[in-house]
Amino acid sequence: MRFSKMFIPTLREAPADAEAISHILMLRAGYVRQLASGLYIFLPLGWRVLGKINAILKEEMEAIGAQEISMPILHPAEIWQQTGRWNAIGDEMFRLKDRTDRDMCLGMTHEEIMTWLASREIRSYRDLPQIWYQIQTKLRDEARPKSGVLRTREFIMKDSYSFDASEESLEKNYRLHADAYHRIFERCGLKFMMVESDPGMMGGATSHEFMAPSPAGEDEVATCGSCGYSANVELALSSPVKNEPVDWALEEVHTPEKRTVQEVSNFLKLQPSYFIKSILLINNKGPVLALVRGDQEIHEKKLAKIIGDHRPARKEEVKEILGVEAGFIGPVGHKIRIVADSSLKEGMFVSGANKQHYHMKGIRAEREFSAEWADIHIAKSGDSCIKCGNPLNIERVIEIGNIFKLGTKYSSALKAFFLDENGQEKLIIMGSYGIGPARIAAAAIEQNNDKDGIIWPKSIAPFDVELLPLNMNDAKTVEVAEGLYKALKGKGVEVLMDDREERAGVKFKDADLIGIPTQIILGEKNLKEGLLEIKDRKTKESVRVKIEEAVEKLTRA
RNA sequence: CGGGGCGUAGCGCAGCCUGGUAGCGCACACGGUUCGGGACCGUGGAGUCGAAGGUUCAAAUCCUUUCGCCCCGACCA
Repeated sequence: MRFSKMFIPTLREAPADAEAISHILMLRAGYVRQLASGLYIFLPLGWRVLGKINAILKEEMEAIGAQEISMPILHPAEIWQQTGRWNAIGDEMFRLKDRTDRDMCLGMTHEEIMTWLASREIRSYRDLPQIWYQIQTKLRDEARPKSGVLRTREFIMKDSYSFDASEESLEKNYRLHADAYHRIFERCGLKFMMVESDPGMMGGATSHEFMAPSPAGEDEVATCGSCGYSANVELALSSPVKNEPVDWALEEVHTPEKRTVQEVSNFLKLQPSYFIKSILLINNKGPVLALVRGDQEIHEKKLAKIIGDHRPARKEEVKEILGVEAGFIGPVGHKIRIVADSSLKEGMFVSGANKQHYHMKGIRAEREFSAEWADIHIAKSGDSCIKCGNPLNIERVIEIGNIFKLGTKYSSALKAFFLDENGQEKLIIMGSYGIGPARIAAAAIEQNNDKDGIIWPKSIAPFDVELLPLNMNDAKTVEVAEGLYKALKGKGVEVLMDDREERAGVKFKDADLIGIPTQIILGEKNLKEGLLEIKDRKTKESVRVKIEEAVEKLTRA
């Protein structure tokens, strides 16, 4: 491709509303443009990158026997009503009516439609297993689109769905996908990890996410360097570092106007980890007192699994229910339901005395109070791994893929049955598996860039090499450039030739910005000696080679 | 949805507080010089100052409403 013929609108300055590195670089290097919040146009270079990624996705999906199909993105409401998600999902679903006033929606995912197809077409165990996949647009009215193409309202997703006759068979498809995903992300040149995740609204029991470490990510994962435990912080378990044992007599201590853990901790000169943080919550059955250690935060999702939907109690409610203002509440002497973090089981603690301006010191679990025990705190860096005890590390990550065992949630709702060997009607067992190509691209940039621009992994770069004839007014330069361009293309190398009448500096700057992994630099002086330069975008190292040897050298690597 | 910020030329910004002819840099067009890391000189084109309403002799500037975009949080198949 000739640079002069390709639309590559590079920017010297970044638009002010871009913050994430990948966003800034995609805009500056002319890969994307924003249409509106969460809506992006992929320009020629950007679209080529997505094409590269999609080609890898297709190869690896076909390799595990998945078959590509294409589903509509406009869906009738009925099917979503049958699975209950029409109501379960709120504003995130784009809804509309057709001209006959029929409710419709834009597909945010395709479990419903895939299952609908399976329910009509799959009759026998002989038809199973199946894996169907597509690379298709999804629409979600995101509450907050952000970070360029990392979180958008319209995006392309590779989504596949497995249909099996048994749990064992599902397990096999799940493994096949996990393995394929590993190969895909490896081929795309990403640093990534597979972690346990919360299936959430998807239903089903098991799910994993594929995460690319990057400060631009929205999720956090806890990983253990020694045993390999890794999980999304949404469900990661951990045990905090234990306190030095103490032996206090049970006593009330005067703590005037000291309400927060930090205030009391400073006042009594005791680490926050010696405190019990008590928070009064209200669920549909009434008040619940939740307890975590003073240095921990309550994990709302973990807690919700135990006590259901809840909200914090209002100030008046705290007084009414516990008889004391919020700063001095503690677990001792109440009859209400108490859920406590397991880390409070051992040791002695300080907590509110349920008496204005007093705290109680020397509290021991199952002596001064009893509770339902569970892990309800947010895992943090330095906590101990629950499997091996070594310290956990918490990292920010970009979610680039996920895999779910769905079970029969969708097949039962949509009556997707098959007849087994014994003529028995059974529900199809399903799995669903997603990958976001644009997120792969953004994660690749987040993980591979320098002050000059993008450094693409070879596998997903828009071109293999960029040819830089520095002076287009020099006959020799043009002749060699054209020759190389043809020769390389003839060998199947994808080459972008910067044939613009631009100064050398501009070409260098744009080449670095765009980030094609290899640059071939044609300068007059070198050409006179029969040489050219091959330069590596990542290392900035260049070697001078004979013109005749260039093609061979480039195609060998 | 809650909190914060910003809308002035394609991009980055100044001007707004204290109302009085809309500016700078880059980009763009033309001419000339230059030509291996975003050149220089000269000339030129380009703006409903996000929108609507109000105050005023006069509004980019003050007031009200509204729309859009970004960031933090909530939410997130």
